[in-house]
Amino acid sequence: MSEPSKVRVLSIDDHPLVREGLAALINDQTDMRIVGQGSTGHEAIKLFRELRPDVALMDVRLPDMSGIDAMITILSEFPEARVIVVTSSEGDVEMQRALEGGAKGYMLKSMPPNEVLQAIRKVHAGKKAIPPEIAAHLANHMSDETLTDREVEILQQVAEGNRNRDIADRLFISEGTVKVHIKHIMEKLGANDRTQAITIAVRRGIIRL
Amino acid sequence: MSEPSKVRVLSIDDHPLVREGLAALINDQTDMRIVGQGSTGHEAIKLFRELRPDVALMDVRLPDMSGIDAMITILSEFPEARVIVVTSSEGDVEMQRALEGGAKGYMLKSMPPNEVLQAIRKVHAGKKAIPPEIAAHLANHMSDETLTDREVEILQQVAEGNRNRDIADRLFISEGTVKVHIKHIMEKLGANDRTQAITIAVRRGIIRL
DNA sequence: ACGCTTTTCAGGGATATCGCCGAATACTGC
DNA sequence: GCAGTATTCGGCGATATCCCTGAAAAGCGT
Repeated sequence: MSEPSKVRVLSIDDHPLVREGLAALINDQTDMRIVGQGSTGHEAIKLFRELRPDVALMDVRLPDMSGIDAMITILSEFPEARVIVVTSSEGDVEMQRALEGGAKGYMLKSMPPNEVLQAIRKVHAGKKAIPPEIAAHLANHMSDETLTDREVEILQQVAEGNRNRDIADRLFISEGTVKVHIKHIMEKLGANDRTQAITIAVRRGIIRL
Repeated sequence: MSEPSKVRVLSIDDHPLVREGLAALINDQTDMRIVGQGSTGHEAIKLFRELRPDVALMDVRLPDMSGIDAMITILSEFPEARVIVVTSSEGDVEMQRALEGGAKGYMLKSMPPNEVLQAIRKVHAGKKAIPPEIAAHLANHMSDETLTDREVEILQQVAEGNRNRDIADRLFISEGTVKVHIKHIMEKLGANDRTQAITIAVRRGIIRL
């Protein structure tokens, strides 16, 4: 026990190359090491239970579920878990959900390696690691203009090219109601028409194509 | 010279973690090694001239230009260059452009490491490395339904939420012309309306939001 | 020079969307 | 209970879009 115990890191990402990169980077450090890797949300939960890592790096996009949902599940079981959410460069909504869901850090895959390592060290030390540009983005763009579940549902239908009449039929509501929802959606997003609503929603990460 | 010369690989990707992963993976092999890394298209071209690698791994999304355009520039100077285009999971158009542009291989970041290595070896041996699912996708979905430059331009305007009238003004054409273009676009993409046209175009990688 | 594609333009009818009005039900939080 | 929000519904007028027809100029390859 004379050796200083290293920070035990769990890495979840569906891209093997990213996992390799993270593993190589982290295992090169004297103060941390990778104790487990996975590529799905269910693996993440299973591995967390088994390994109880000090820090978990969680990709947002996983084959079976959102990494954020996996994180929330883990946090409900281990409220002390320190999770850093990793993303390629998605929209604002992901950040908000991640932070509201209890992420201790938010990290971009385009960040230089030393910043990645610093983020891990900060989070392990009990601090939060949010890149300043992300924090600023959140403060500005995100207020209370979040869409309701129903509105997102409608928006998704719109993106699929359905007419209001068709959307009404599919969701078992009247066409008038669909109109009202779309009106609200456009107001909240600041869109001129339904087409721009889709564009803005995709950019913000509200819907995925 | 008794030692077998290793395959010299150049890796271009704007995500340091992916580069790290690739580097770690490749340098672990006995028959290949990383001779250079870069994160932009211009770096790619510069490094290729200097290093003349046996195989170049080129990410499609780079900060300054498309990796495919960087590849085309390189090929115009070194027609024998063997370039493998690497992507996260983009649309069909990227593949088509990559292969038409002279890529010797196409690779997904989600592929397992051994397949990545196999692809590099195949391409170095002068063969092509196209994942079967990609090849199948190309054969089906892609025939001659490519949009013209003008049509893509119009489509981009549509995505921004501009009305036909506004698009006409911006591009200095009549509204009737805009209509015709949009009609053609929807025909080619098989879309019911302009909104779905956006959705399909983004999925296929024709436009980017 | 001929054919093909692209791009340009126009008019009109059917349909869809946008914007605005008002209104009822239901659930959440205080 | 009561305020606030979400969801539901209807109608109507102005405008936009979709779809059709027909046409013509410019560029490209053969």
